[in-house]
Amino acid sequence: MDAAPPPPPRKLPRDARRKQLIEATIEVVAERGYARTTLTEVARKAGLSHGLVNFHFQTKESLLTETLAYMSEEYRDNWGRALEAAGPEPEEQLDALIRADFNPEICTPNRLAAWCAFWGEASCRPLYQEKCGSNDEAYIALLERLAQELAAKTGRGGDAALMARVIRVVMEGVWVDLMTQSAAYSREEGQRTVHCAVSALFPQLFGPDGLR
Amino acid sequence: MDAAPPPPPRKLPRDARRKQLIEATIEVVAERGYARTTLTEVARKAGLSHGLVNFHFQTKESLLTETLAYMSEEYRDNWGRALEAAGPEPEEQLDALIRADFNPEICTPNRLAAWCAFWGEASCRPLYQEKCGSNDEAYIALLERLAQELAAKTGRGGDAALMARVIRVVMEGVWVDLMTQSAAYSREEGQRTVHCAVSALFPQLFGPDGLR
Amino acid sequence: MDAAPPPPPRKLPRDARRKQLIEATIEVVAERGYARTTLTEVARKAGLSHGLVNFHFQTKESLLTETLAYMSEEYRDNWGRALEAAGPEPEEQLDALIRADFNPEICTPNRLAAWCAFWGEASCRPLYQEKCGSNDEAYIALLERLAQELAAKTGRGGDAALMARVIRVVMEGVWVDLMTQSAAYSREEGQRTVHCAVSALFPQLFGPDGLR
Amino acid sequence: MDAAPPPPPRKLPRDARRKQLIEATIEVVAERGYARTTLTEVARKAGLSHGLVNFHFQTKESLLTETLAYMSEEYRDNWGRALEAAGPEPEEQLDALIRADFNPEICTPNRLAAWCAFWGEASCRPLYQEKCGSNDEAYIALLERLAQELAAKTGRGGDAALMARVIRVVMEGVWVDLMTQSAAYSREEGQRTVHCAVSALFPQLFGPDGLR
DNA sequence: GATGAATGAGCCTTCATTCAT
DNA sequence: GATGAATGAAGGCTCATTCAT
Repeated sequence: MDAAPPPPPRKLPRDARRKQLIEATIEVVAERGYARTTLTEVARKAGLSHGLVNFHFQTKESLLTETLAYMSEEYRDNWGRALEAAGPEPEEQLDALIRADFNPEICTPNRLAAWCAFWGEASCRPLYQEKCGSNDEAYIALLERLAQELAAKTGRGGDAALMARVIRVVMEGVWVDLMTQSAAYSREEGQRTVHCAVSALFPQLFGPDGLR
Repeated sequence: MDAAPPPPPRKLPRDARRKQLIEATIEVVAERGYARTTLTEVARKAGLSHGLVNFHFQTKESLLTETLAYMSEEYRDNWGRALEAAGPEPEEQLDALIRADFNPEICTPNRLAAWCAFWGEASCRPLYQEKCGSNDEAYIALLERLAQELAAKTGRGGDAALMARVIRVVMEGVWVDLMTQSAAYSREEGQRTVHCAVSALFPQLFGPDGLR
Repeated sequence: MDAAPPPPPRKLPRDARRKQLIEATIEVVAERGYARTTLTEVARKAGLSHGLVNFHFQTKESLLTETLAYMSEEYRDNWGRALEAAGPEPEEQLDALIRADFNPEICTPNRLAAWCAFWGEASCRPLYQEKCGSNDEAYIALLERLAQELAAKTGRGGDAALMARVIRVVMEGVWVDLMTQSAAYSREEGQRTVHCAVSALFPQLFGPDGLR
Repeated sequence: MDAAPPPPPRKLPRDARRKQLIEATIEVVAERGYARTTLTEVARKAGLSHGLVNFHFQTKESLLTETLAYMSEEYRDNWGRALEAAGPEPEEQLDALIRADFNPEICTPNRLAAWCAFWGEASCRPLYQEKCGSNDEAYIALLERLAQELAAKTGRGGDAALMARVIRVVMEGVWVDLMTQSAAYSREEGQRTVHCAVSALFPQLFGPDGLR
């Protein structure tokens, strides 16, 4: 018996379709909000048929869950890569994290709006914990380590956990501002705002434009 | 035999019922999220009939709109009163604002969750602007004025608008942390976090426990 | 025991209220159609409170029933009076009926629209029969008698019932045309249309402007 | 054991389902009247689910609109075909129109009742104009042309527009009579009634049984 | 794999009716 | 008599999910 020629790869189109649908979901959630996101609209945005969404993701909840996980991974990959590329000093690493946070590929209006939508929706929170909790914890732990090292290095006292938290919520808050149409300031000014906070905490190492 | 306690009055003046329904709405939005908030649930929470909600608020959207406006007014009144009670110095006023933000009557889990829910829902944002925009602007303008005065007073340079923004987003971010079950830290630690940021910005005037 | 002084008449205000509500009902039905007629709207139109409608008419159906009966009586009274005032000859009586039908007090846009609304609504038809059937039958019988006499008088053959029906449906049809905004012609032209039909049936007695 | 008859196909092409639902709508409107027509009842009558109605027609109003348009087209097609099949003389054409109007397929109790229901409902009138206005105008223009030609041919004076209107309202009025259960006379007698009117207008060309 | 018709649960809204004041 | 708040049933509409083709 002749060996049949290898069938065309099945897994690739499958994953491509899933990614296509997830990207469409991000757009729809960003545009219409969580409450008004429907599978029909997602399918329309992706240019696919309604039934296909349920074929690839069995339920709506599953689609949203996987979208959230996708964004969380993407976010973690982003700061992970930035960290690897950065120098060994804590101030270099913190600077890399901040710049990564404002990476134009991640810090997109749609991405930001989608984050906020998932975040505001109470029913997503347990889900969020499950899917993204570990990523978040890793990020927080990293920030705390860096804050600790920076505090030690600059001889400055204070609670490193609090400082780490200040840095984190400033970054988050600027994100949210950027997403709100009204608070209209640029991504650059957002970054300067984070630098303002960091330079207040570690004035020897950071200035208004970042790493000294 | 004890007489049963008098049942709640069947008829209530218009404003009392409206307030009752708004409070129920805040609870439901906090518990179930925006997307899963239904009029039936609001009515059930208030112990009233479904139809009454539409009698007092003509539509669901109107109910949510008025709930948002109610919370916005409540918030503004809170910091407005705190400001009036504070001393004339800018550091006293900033300190009063921070303490007001953590007022246990306002900084309630339900209130925080409801804020986040309204905030995350894209369709609420134009509404939010309309109802709360001016209150928010007043708050931001106030913070900027205080930052300016504090910077001048401490001889510290830097952009006052950025410092004001840092203070604001730290307060907002801590609020959001407090609402998330996971990030579990206390309101006191939240307040310390804000003090950490403020003392970094104006170390002569603020310490880790607030006003020096 | 002293006889109490006669109480202020109770029945008069009662009937006045009922008439007021019925007139409001006619207006609302005419303006919004049968399907969209609500008690709230009737009350509003009458300038009275919602609850009062149900006080005077126990149910909505009762209000509509009585409105229909009121209009039917009014209509019958109108042609009845016209008939009494007319001369003894059948052509005089038919002429009087036609003119009565276009009496500006009866042939009002609101009245016409309300008639059509009641009429088109299937659920009103049994009711209509019960309340107005006898009035209608009397009218039909009268027209048939007149047609018979006119046919005899002019020596013209033909079925008097058919002729009576032609006259009736022409009057009804013109009414309906007058109510439809589109078919816009004047009440005078409507009357000429009826005269056109009658003069075709009885040319010796009627001309294009009515009785010769 | 006999095989059960094949169940109706679960899936039907779009147009077939739409027509099926429109026919069900006509029946329900005829039976229950406009005000009491519900989508649930329409679905039940068609043997389909409630949601399907909204799938094919987005709103209730759209369903009713399309039903009206369907009936209007059907009516126009009916007299249009009759006219094409008729001879060239105006009396032949008018006779064909009259007979077409009493075509048993069109002059159905359900169809008549549905016409009346749509017609009586004020809110349908703008809709009616939009959907059927041009058909109606074409019909009126045709009747006026025929009346003109017939008047010229018979040397009879008089306003052709009035005569055309008499003919039209007699046909309409007989229709309405036929729909009312009470006025119970047969379709044949209805047709004779129209002939009575036409023969009065044009006695040389029409007799009590139609075209001489 | 892919499509889109079909289903049915659940929600918002309207509104006739009741009833305390 | 009069008012208007309160109730609850019923209808239109949306949408996740299923399924025949």
